[in-house]
Amino acid sequence: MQITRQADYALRAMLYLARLDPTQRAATNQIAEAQKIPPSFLAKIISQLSIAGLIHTSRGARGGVSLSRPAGEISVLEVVEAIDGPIALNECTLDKDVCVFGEKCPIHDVWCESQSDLVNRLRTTTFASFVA
Amino acid sequence: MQITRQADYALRAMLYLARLDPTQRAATNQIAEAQKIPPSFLAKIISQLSIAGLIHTSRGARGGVSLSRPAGEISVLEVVEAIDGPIALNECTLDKDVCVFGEKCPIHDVWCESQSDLVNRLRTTTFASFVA
DNA sequence: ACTGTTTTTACCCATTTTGTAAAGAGGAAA
DNA sequence: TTTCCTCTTTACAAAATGGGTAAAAACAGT
Repeated sequence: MQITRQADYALRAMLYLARLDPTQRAATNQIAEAQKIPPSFLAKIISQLSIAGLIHTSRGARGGVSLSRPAGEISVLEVVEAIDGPIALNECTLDKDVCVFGEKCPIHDVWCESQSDLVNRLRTTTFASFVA
Repeated sequence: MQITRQADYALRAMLYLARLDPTQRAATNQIAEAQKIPPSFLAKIISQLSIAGLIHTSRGARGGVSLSRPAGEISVLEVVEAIDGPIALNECTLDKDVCVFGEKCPIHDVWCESQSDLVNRLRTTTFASFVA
């Protein structure tokens, strides 16, 4: 029922970057130390965030990582889903066909509505609100 | 990020019982067949629900399982937590001490509020609403 | 006693999660 | 061009979780 540690690490890394001057880059190891994340573990997470298009990376001396968009245009949802995949509170909320009872299941709706609320909140929460 | 299959099975079993005449008992195997749950797996779940005080069980011939309270007094939350333990969207929502940043983490609040909403919804949803 | 039921126990196996370590690839600067 | 410095990729592994099976044991009614 929890997001993974990886997703939490990703959020913390993004938070670190959001608080930086937008023109600045940070090395992965620098983030790892500041946020107490296992460096080698964070490296893989950074890679995923890069693939998802949430950050820009540049290699070599003076290289590093930075947000690919303004903090106000990056939501918590995007980061979590980039790492953990789509948010689902129950199996049936992603794929209705899985449920034996199809449309007739009254419990289904509870999960759908709860999930919808959760997702909406995460989607409307951007990293801009964390900087201030 | 999902409830476990076990919790889902527990909900379906409770739903089955809620739809029964309150004086009636159902055998575990009967529930298992109706709700397409592996019988031996359901047995363990039923046992947990009994320990949690959500159902009454009686052994022996003509024995079976029934709700220990009116359906209107049993919430979805109770059932889920009886099986999966306390609902937590992130590690830090249960135990603040886990977080390296303590109170200063802005992301913490997002999870706490989301979780609070979710828990409230599940707490106020009872099985009575499923019977009708 | 017998039968039907819950209860408990002991496994098993696949997947996911959380990491570690090291080799590789690619820029920047000297 | 050489040498750092950084991300990237790959391989591995230990531990936890999830989902399930099977069978013996305990118990209650007929």
